[in-house]
Formats: sequence, structure tokens, C-alpha cells
Amino acid sequence: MNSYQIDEKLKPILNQMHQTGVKLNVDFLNNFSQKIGLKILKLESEIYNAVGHKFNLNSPSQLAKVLYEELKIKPGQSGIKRKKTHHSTSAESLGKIEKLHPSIKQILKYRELAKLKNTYLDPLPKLVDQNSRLHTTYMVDTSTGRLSSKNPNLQNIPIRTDIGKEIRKAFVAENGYKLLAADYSQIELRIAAHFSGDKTMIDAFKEGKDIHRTTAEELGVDRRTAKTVNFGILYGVSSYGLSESLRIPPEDAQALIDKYFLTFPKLAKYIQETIQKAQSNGYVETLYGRRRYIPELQSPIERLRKFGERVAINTPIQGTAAEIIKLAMIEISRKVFSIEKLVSSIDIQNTSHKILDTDSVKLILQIHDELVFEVKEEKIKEVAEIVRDSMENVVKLSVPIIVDLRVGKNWREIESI
DNA sequence: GATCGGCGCCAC
DNA sequence: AAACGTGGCGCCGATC
Ligand SMILES: Nc1nc2c(ncn2[C@H]2C[C@H](O)[C@@H](COP(=O)(O)OP(=O)(O)OP(=O)(O)O)O2)c(=O)[nH]1
Ligand SMILES: [Mn+2]
Ligand SMILES: [Mn+2]
Repeated sequence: MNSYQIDEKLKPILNQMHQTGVKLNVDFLNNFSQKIGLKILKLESEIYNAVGHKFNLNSPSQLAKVLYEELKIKPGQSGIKRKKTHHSTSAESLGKIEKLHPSIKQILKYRELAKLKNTYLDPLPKLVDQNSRLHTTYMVDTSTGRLSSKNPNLQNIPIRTDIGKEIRKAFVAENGYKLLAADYSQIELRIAAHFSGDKTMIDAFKEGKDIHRTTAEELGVDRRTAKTVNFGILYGVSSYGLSESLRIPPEDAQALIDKYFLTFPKLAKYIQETIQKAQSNGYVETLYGRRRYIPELQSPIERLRKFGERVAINTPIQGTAAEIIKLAMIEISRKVFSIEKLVSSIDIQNTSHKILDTDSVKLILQIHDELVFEVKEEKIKEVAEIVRDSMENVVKLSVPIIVDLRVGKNWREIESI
């Protein structure tokens, strides 16, 4: 099986997922939107009061004028980047000047709430069908082989903040069903361990270690930030970039990068070898032979060449992760289908708890390394077993592949099993 | 009214 | 001058 054949077998499954859709609690989202809407109005008027006049808060250009001209906040002094048109008003930049004016904290809060309302709370209810189900379209056309999801994108539903995460409560199972969510553990780190053969990292995974957690504890940050560190370093983050995301001096960031590659020495070697091979071939390859050509490697412009090198490292790993989950989707659908066929051929009443069929288990979402199923409550145990076994064993690497399974009535309140 | 680049931000 | 990678989408301001 090569990457092309994988995608061909996947297509009918993606079509089925599109047709099935996911059930949305529309009333919940509408209520939530009203509440957030009131908070937004309040913040707006407080901000206009604080700066002395109204303006369009959604316009970065107008906001930059207010902050950096009227309020005379010195962007250069605070290390705020100049964009093409004006100085940046990104959350990262505003964070640096938060203490210089009382309105800035409120602007950040406004941005957070407006984002949730305009991107999720208001658009999603408008897109449901008569059965309150939402039908995203999955595409297979990204440069690494990952899927993408659009109209609406259901691969970027908030999870980081408590308030954002509430939105996941709106993704619910039908009556008599539960959601089963299965997410690969540290997936791209495992693939990096496999490709590089780094003994330290391989042993860590064989011992069941959680490298994201270890990084989090060492740095005193949350686990999501630790992912940014671990993947950032693996994929070529600069000391400057790392210093920005951790809010530490570049020297300290460089020390972290050095330590990372001292801890995992063969990772550094693998990176160099992969870049060299990409330069001589002109392309890189995933585990199942998907190729990505990287013309940037030949560019006379250093910035582009460096970008090409990072692409050369990232693509085989991210692309292989995509292939693994695609194979799992194919395998799971094959198993459910063959059990269903077996059952109908021997004409058993479909009541035994041992029996599965396409009405008992529906694959409804794919979020890069996570699958979400809607499963008849009485079949959760059997389905969970098949899902775990398929996802963990459909591909064999030199490290174990582990899946984290959770069950619940909605996508927010799911408990590990 | 549609389209586009820029900015910004959500997720993995 | 840049400064982990992969996406989709909302809003603004310019343009047609
Ligand atoms: N380059 C890069 N890749 C990322 C980033 N965040 C996530 N990914 C990729 C690599 C991850 O292995 C993969 C799946 O994301 P997850 O959020 O599930 O994290 P991961 O599986 O590593 O850890 P987990 O044990 O599931 O919490 O997506 C990031 O910030 N940068
Ligand atoms: Mn994961
Ligand atoms: Mn995940």
C-alpha cells in the first residue's frame, strides 16, 4: 500500500463522514452567544471610554493608530515588530505593553470573545441541517498529506481556554449514543524517534514516558506550551522564536535547544541527513512514499533556503502521522463493515452486544491525530477495543504507538477509559 | 457586491 | 531581515 492507494481507499470514508455529520446543540450555542455578546458590548464601551473615543476595534490599523500614536506607546522600546502597514497589534505584542495602559487587557479580552462569537458561536448554528447535524467537508490536498476540513472547519474547535472549550459542549451524541474520542499520544515525537533511531527517545517511549509532560515540568509551563517547545525545536525553531514563545532571554532559549539535542543526539544527526538527502533528491518522502518537492532548497535567498530545510524535516514526520491515522480509519471501517456483512449473511438478529454495524458506530470527525465516533451506548466497550487495537497496531514502528480513549455525551465532558 | 492581500487567531 | 510546520476563516481596506 502506498500513499496514493491510501488516499483512494480513504475517499469513500470521507464522503460517508461528510454525509453523516455531527450533531450540534444549537440552543446551547445561541444562548452562549447572547451571553458573550453582552460581555463584548460592555468591553467595547469600556475601551472607548479609556481611550477617549470610538473607533473600529476590529481594525488592526485603527487600533495601531490609537495605541502607538494617540496613546504614545512606544512600540520599538517594547520590542514590537513592524508589519508591512503598521506596528503589530497581535496578542503577543499587546501582551508586552499590557501594563502601559489599562485598556490593553480589555482589548485582549475583547479579541478573545469576539473571535469565539464570530468564528464559532454564530456561524455554526446557521450551518446545521433539519436534524441539527453539521456536515464538514474533508479535503485531502495538503502539502504533507494531512486532511483539511472546511465549511465549516471542525479541526480548529477551541480547547485551550476554559471559555473556548465550552463550545465543545455543543458537539453532542444522538440519544442512545455516546461520543468516543481517540487521540494518538505524542504522535510526531514517536515518529521522530522511529525515523532517527534515537535510543534515548525510543527507550523513553518504551518505558511509557510522556515527553511533553517532562518538558512541561522542567520548564514550569503547561503541557500545550511544552508541545510548542518540543515540536518547535524538532522543526527548527530559532533561539529568538523560542525566546518569544516562552518569554525568556534568547540565550536561555539557545541553551534549551542545545540541551534538547544533547539529550536526543541522533535526532540532530537525522535532521542533518534528511536535509542533505532532500538537497540531492530535490524532494522528501513519507513512510508510505508520498513525495514533496522542495524547490526552496535551491534558492539563492537564505530565508527561503532555511524555510526549505524546515519543510524537509517536518514533511516526512507530519506526513507519516497523517498516513498512520488514514490507515487506521480504513482498517476500522473495514472491520465494522465486515462484521456487518457477516451478520447479515448468516441472518442473526442484530441484538447481541458482540455485534457491530454501521448504525452502531459512526466515524464523525478527524482532527489530524484524533478520531471521534458516535457509538451506541451498549456497544462502547467493543468499539473502543477495535478502535484502540486498529489505531495502535495498523502500523508498526520501533516504538509503541499509544492511543488515549475518552467517552462522553459531548466533546467537552469526556472521561478517559 | 465580489475579490484579494494583510492581519490576526483558532486548532493539530 | 528573518526567525518550528500544517491548515481554515473572520474582518478590514483597497479595488473593480
Ligand atoms: N510543528 C508543530 N506540530 C504540532 C504542533 N501542535 C501539534 N502538532 C502536531 C504534532 C502532534 O504530534 C500532532 C498532534 O497534536 P496533539 O495536540 O494531539 O499532540 P500530541 O499528539 O503530540 O500529544 P498528546 O499526547 O496527544 O497530547 O500535531 C505545533 O505547535 N507545531
Ligand atoms: Mn495526540
Ligand atoms: Mn490531537
